Amino acid sequence: MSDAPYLNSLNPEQKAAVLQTTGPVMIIAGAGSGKTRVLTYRIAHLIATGVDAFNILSLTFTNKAAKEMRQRIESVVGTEARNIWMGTFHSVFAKILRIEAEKIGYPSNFTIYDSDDSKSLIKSIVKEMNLDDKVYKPNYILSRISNAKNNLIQAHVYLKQSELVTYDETTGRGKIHEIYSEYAKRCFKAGAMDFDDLLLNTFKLLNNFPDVLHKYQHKFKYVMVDEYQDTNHCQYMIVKKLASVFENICVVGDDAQSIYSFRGATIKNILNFEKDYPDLNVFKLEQNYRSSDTIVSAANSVIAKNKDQLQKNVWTDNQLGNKIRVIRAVTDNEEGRLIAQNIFETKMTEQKMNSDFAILYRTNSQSRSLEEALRKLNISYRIYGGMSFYQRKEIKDIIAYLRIVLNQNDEQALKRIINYPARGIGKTSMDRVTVLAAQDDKSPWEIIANAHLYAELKNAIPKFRNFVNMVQSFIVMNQTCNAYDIAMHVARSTQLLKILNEDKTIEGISKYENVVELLNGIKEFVEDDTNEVEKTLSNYLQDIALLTDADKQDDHADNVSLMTIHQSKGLEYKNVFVAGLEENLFPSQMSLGSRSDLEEERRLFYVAITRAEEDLTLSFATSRFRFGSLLPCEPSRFIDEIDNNYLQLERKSITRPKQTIGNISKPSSSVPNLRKTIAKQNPRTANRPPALENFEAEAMDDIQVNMRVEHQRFGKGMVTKLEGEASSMKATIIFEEFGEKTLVLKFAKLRKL
DNA sequence: TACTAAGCTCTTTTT
DNA sequence: GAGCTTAGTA
Repeated sequence: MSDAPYLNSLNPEQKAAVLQTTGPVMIIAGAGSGKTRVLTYRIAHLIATGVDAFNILSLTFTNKAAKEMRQRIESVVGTEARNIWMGTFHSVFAKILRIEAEKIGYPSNFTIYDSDDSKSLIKSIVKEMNLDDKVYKPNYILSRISNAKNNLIQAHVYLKQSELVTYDETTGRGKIHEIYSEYAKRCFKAGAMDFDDLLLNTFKLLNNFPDVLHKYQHKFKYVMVDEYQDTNHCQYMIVKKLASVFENICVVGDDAQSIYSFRGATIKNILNFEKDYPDLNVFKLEQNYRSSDTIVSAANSVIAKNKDQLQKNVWTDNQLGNKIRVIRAVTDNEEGRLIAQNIFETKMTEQKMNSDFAILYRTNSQSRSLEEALRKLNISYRIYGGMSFYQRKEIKDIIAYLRIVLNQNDEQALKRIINYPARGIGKTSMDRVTVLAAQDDKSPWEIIANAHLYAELKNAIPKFRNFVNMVQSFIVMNQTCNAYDIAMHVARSTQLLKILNEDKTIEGISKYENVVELLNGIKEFVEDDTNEVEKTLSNYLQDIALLTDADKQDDHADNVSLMTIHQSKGLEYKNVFVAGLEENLFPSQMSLGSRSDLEEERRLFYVAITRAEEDLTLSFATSRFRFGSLLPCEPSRFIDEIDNNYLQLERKSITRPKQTIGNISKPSSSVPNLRKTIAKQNPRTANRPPALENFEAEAMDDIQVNMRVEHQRFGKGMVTKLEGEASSMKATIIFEEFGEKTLVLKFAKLRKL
């Protein structure tokens, strides 16, 4: 009997993994070993051999990955593939929760809070509890809460976990459990779930409602999880529950690429999988089809430094290829320039497309200098991540209105728009509303909708009434309109469009364009007839709540890709640049505390270099403009960890240079407003150096200065003595006399010119 | 209450 | 650099 044609393209290990369709299966898939292929064909094979697509659940890492996989499966087995439940944990569980919401006391159109919403809620709770927001920082609190949720610890349980509470007390944050309780209560009252709630509530649902569990256990006869090394405890428990009847569970992952512990992922899930399923079938995919031998070997030499890992041997048949290049630059801007130049030249000499190149970095903020350099050489690029479209203020404002139309109890959306555009409802009134809401155990909306019942609010009654009436008119309209009509109506009748359109500053124009783009997006959603989804506002908001930048449609333009290493997971490019290989940046200074954190950074580095197929370039700068000042940098230890045989540059040339560059500070916020500042001197700042005369930044653009700091002091004094040669920073340098022969140097960024 | 400039603080990664 | 708070003015 001959195999189905799709099986012929697989190697023996891959094929074995595809054919083992029943029972517990773990596929350890090294970098570039054709994991997606296996997963795709495995599902296709299930369907081809008679399994109903409705019975398959496939959890992937991004929605985009799910979409692509679905298309590939469709090309093998046809439209049946559309019925597979496939998506990220968050999106699949959100779908389940919408169906079952009432069981756990939520409305089915619950709002999904993004992390901005969560942080801002935490912030107001901290304030209401009169706690010090320097101690109770929203980011920190949120990560504590998130961690707890990911470990299935609900607020009332947190309180009883002495370890947690004691830990909080020793760090001086003994009230965290109270904040957690209040946060959970407020989310619930707002009909809102944060990202972690999508997981936690799914667990609760399955755990507390046997009928629901039974339903989904029997629906999902086959469960598949991709990137299993990046699942957290909660996800693990859910998957385990769902698969416990049929035990047809297949997880795919690579412990060497586990890079999400900061959001609760635990490598234990993959290391201990065998214990959960004694009759487990393990398949190892070790042949790398992606990268040159040099890159594979270099990657192996790096990852070998980690202790926590499963035994495997990634190898390749591919050619030896070029050595790994190391670029050393003086500043981040020079680094960008060298990389851009390199891309430019390689494109010429090797006939490559922009899309053959990717520049990867550790933090989103690194993209700026790279972008500028690419722009100068007219190389088109695309940035993934960073400030995403949906996080922009103008977009969030519109979305907040739309959220309120569906769910008036949505506290965060309400606070955002109640006085935007200004309708005379100020801080004082809203503070009172918050207090009343807490007293009466109501949502803020319920208070303002009944403002006449509260004497404290009498001055604001007419204003509240107007607002409530407006929202109610939207609600009525929404019952008969599609998403686009209501969104357009909201944007117009709130004057938001008009206000933005009247703002003719560069930022204003771009904001207006963004809102128009959003409205067009909604229009597209409404006009899209490739699916049967009803074109309601509710469905639209559900659609976008869990979209990420990685999910965005490829625009098929020929672009160089810029993204963080985290985002690059699963992708591959012919030429990869890893920028910013500096100690404290990569590895991040926050992960130097423990061995396991440092090992995760090393895995991250491993992920970065294994994205490359042909050429890999590592770069670092000896000084970098960060947080408004120029900071000295040392090359990353990871460069040293690569076996010297694979590096093009000799080790001695990357040894640490004597640092002569120190912090160079500019007076904060003086630069963008420089011209305005000159006009009037504020008495409070009169004892500071006078503002600078008008200057021509553009004219000085090409100045190259290297500098040496001899003495400096910051803060109010701002006395800095610098001298020397120039660096290639795109900065304007202005000399100014102040007091006794003190030289003050200021940098101005040229972005706005 | 609304607006502005000045000044301070925090800088990781993402669903 | 960005986002936020504060202080001062309108």
